[in-house]
Amino acid sequence: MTQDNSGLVLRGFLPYRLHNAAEKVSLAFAAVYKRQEGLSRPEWRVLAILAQLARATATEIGAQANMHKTKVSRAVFALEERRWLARSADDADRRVEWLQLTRTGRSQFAKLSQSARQFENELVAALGDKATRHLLSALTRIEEVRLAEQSHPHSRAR
Amino acid sequence: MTQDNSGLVLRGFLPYRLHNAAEKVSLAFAAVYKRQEGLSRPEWRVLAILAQLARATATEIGAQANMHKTKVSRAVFALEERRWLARSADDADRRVEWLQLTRTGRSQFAKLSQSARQFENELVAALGDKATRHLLSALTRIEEVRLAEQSHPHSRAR
DNA sequence: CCGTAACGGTCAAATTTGTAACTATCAACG
DNA sequence: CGTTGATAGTTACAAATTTGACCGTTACGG
Repeated sequence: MTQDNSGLVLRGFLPYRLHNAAEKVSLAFAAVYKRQEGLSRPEWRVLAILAQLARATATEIGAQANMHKTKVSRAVFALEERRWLARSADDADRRVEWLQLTRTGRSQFAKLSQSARQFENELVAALGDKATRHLLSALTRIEEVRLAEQSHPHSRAR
Repeated sequence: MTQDNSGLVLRGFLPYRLHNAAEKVSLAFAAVYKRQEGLSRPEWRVLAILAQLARATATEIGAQANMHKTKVSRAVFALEERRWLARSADDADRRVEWLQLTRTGRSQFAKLSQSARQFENELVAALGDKATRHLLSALTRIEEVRLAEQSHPHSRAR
């Protein structure tokens, strides 16, 4: 019944280490698109998601990126000002606005994609092929896992 | 010179996937200590770091946790109010304040450690032993890696 | 149809966070 | 010693984020 070893050792705590690693990588990459185009994180996210989907609503983007809807709203506004994306109305449902990248937006994303790939390549090179494969398969597992009591702050819990 | 495949495929982009996975895990775990003790993220971080070190200055904590010094300052204040930590002066240098957990703080951390370990066990169980080992070794690699042009927003760059 | 509930989106207030200035202390050097 | 520059930490103000209410629609059961 000793209490001695009941203190968690943080250095080995998986969520802690995962968080630190992700933050390190995210910050380094954020520096890339910030320096290159002055994009904020939410703006980059919306841009990237929208580039995948070609056409989406703000709600869809929020769901994919796990971003609060007001954050999406603002990022969309910012990208619209740059003329990187445009809105259009839905014929059937007048509540929804379809978003899609403009020609400019697509070409800017393509340009950033170059840097992104370069960044990723450097990372992969540093990790090594084997570690990278293992990491990717572990990430896939995590994506699939159903964690207890998620209680998401961003998206309404249904 | 076709522009077609120059668009990054986000689903396979390592920094993106790493970030998503870490956020998913972090959020789920944050729900645990928030529900159990009403701790905020920075508070949990300071508590956990301090539990590792037994005694530390605010600056040290900030460096370890990669937290801005004002964030640390506030979290320390909050934990002090709970009587989970106490300050004491340094004899030699009167600028520094040593922080350490009180008896209460230690026992609260021990209690939270239980939940933390349980959470981690569930995660590891879901991932499987092999994937977990691989993940840990990949994380070690990332921790060691030197990423180009870090440009940290939190800590002064030396 | 009509009333109620739900949805997409925006806006404003409240909370959280970062920036920069400030206090107090110390260290180095002439 | 006195001046200059650095360090530890807090605080005031500004920027970003979240929360909650809101408007205009649409869906649907009575």
